[in-house]
Amino acid sequence: MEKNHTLLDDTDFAILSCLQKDGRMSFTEIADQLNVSVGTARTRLNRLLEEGVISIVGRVDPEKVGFRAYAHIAIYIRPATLKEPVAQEISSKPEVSFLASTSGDYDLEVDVMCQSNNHLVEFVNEISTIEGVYQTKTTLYFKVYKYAQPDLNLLK
Amino acid sequence: MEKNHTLLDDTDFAILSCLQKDGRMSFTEIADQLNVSVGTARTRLNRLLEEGVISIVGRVDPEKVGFRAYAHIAIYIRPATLKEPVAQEISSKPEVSFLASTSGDYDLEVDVMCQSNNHLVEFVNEISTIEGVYQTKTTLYFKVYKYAQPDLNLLK
DNA sequence: TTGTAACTCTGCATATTTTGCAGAAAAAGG
DNA sequence: CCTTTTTCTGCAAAATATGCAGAGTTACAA
Repeated sequence: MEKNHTLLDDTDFAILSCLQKDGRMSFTEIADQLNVSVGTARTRLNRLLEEGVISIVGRVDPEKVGFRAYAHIAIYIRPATLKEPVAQEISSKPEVSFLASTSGDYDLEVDVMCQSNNHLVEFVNEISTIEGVYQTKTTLYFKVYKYAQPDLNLLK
Repeated sequence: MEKNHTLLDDTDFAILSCLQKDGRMSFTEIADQLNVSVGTARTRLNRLLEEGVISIVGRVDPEKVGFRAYAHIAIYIRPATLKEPVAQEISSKPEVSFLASTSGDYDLEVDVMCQSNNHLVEFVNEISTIEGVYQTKTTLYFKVYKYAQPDLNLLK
């Protein structure tokens, strides 16, 4: 029998919500807030983690940790058939924090964190040598106003 | 005497690195991996959290949780003096997961998560009515290849 | 060099949390 | 109505976190 892997109930959402606020919140505290037993909180959370609905990660502040060049690179691919291999190649680079294909003018959009402008220039050069990369356009992020989790209340 | 809030040593980096892999790793396990006492691991990590060098958050998978429209909106502001108030206004919206000003053609770049294309259209309309928002350009993220933390080894 | 003040680290006892498990309750399916 | 499966609960044992006091370290000035 197939198990349902997609439907989340109110308890699940409440757990996710707790963890968005504090990823280290204990099972005990989650259980208290939701008025369920510790075992329930644990089972639910472990399932959510296992299914990849949520992942709990330490997110460093790029500035404070020493990344002085946070930038966005838009990439044109020609011929278009090379998109997948190029995406794989770029995905493997440690500087890359985000990579997606879009509906826009460019084929791939990348966010990168580099130590310095020099490092960023080197990285863009590196990208440019990948077969299929036809053109790139780099934009620096000057000031980050918000970096948050989506509000789950929007889904109710 | 001012306290140093910026310099991180190897132990700090090692702790950050552990937490990038698993945000719920216990003090005990971190201490074991670094060959320091539990107290040290705890003191260090608490300081890093307090100073905002790292924050531990549950990151939900937008798809799995019900956000079917993940998009990017580039925004032109006229007159330019309205940039700050517009940024504040946009920042307060729950759909917004990322907001930054850039060196590029547009003044602000926003990432948003919406339940549906309808919801996204409504959101863009909402943004367009803000005073100072002159033009917007929306791009859908089709496929996300990578969503990761920056590799701290780059800083060594 | 020596002394002092400010941190940081360690280890231990206590409090809290997690884990594993077995049985109760609830839901699903004949 | 009775199985079967799943989920929940509570308990005891194991693991972990916390508070604290004392031992090192470091920085700095006399």
